[in-house]
Amino acid sequence: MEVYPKFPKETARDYAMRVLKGNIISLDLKPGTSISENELAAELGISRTPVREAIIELGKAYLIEIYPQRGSFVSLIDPKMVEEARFLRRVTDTAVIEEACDQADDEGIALLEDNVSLQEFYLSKGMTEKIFELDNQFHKTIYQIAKKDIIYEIHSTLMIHFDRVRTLSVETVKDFKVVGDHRKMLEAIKAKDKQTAVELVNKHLTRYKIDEKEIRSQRPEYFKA
Amino acid sequence: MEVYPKFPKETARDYAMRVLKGNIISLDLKPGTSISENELAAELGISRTPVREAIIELGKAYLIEIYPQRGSFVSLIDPKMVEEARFLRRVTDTAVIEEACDQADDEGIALLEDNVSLQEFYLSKGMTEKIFELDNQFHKTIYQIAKKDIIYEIHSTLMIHFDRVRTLSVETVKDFKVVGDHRKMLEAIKAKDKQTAVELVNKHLTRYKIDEKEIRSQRPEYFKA
DNA sequence: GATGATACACTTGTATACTACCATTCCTGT
DNA sequence: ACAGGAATGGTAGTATACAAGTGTATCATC
Repeated sequence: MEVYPKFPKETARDYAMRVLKGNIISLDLKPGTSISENELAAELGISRTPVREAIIELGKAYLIEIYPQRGSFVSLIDPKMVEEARFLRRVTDTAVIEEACDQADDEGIALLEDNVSLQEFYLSKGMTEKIFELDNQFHKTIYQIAKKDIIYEIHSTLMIHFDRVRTLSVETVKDFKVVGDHRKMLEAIKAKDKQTAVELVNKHLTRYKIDEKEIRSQRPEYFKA
Repeated sequence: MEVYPKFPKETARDYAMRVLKGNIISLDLKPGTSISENELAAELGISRTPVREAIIELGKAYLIEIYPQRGSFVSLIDPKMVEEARFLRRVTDTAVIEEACDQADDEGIALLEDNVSLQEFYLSKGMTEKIFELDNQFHKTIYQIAKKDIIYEIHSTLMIHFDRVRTLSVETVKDFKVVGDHRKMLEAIKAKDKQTAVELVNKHLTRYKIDEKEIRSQRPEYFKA
């Protein structure tokens, strides 16, 4: 597991949360790995209490399975969880992008424009590892434009189920398509073209479904059933 | 605040969570009330740790506002939160009921049938206070039929923002309409009539919007802005 | 050797002690 | 009378200690 440095004024709980989330998404903490509260506390140089609070929160999102008096484990990739996350994301993303078409102002569009331009830049330079974070930020900005930022936040932890599958998908070809999708979405929002925007979101999210089967055959030990 | 008895094998954390949620929904804990970790721990006969864990979880859902080193308070009813909750519920409920139309089997329909029959019974007897819980159970069952029970669970805490407004709405006339809506939804699911089902969900949820203005004028001290 | 009991090391759940910080109050000096 | 500051009480954040339970490994017994 990779231990990031702790920010000065960051609470120990937020710190533990940040490290755990990051390592679960990056798969440095592989599905099935055991997580010891004591051990993690020692590694991070904090006490059990904040570590425990972080683990509980991730347990609520089914990212860590907590068995009392036995141990806690990074959850295996559960197709049902991935499917629910994908379903939820498709449903809310489409509804939110419609709202964004109505409510987008110059400031919001400028934020999206900057983001997509950066994605295109990194893509042209072959620095595809930078795109993951920009991808998330792009969608977050759309939620903010639609004044639905709480919903984004509530869903973000659940979407880690989805993000793990994304991390495993190594096809760089896809980055090209993803960035292209984002550009088209931005243009649809500019034009307030709801119908096109919704179609783009749906197409965008189906890209990942195909990969899942490939990944599953390559890494069956990461999957639940 | 009303202190329920603790179940035998229930963990202290789950117990604290149950009591807090219940009292926030019922408004026995009024918006703006201060919550002391020490005081609550003493009232429930448990220690600060599990109480604290429950408060943190409700803080994540913006139902309790935590100001470090100052205190924690039951959040005021925030129209933005209520709106986001309503939006999320409308969007997911419509998508889920479509799935339910596809996937409903005899067993699921029987569960819904029993539930609605009970609602109609309590309504005819004027026992409208029983309908609140059945209402929630009805929608939960639809999510289960659509195999989206995790989504229901993830959203349930956020929906308390919505539930508080429901608790304040005293118009019993509405119960009549709500139960009627449920009956019609059930029939639509039986007939696999997605379009009608979606229309019903949308109409169903707009009922609450009207009340909010009335309640706000009657209880301005409960509202945020 | 196979089997069962028991001690042990480990886990999470809970309780308690301590720390840093904030807001108020009340006392002191001007 | 008023302003400033120290003392005080209370809060959430963190650390540590203890309790209750689980799985394993060891050892005695058959």
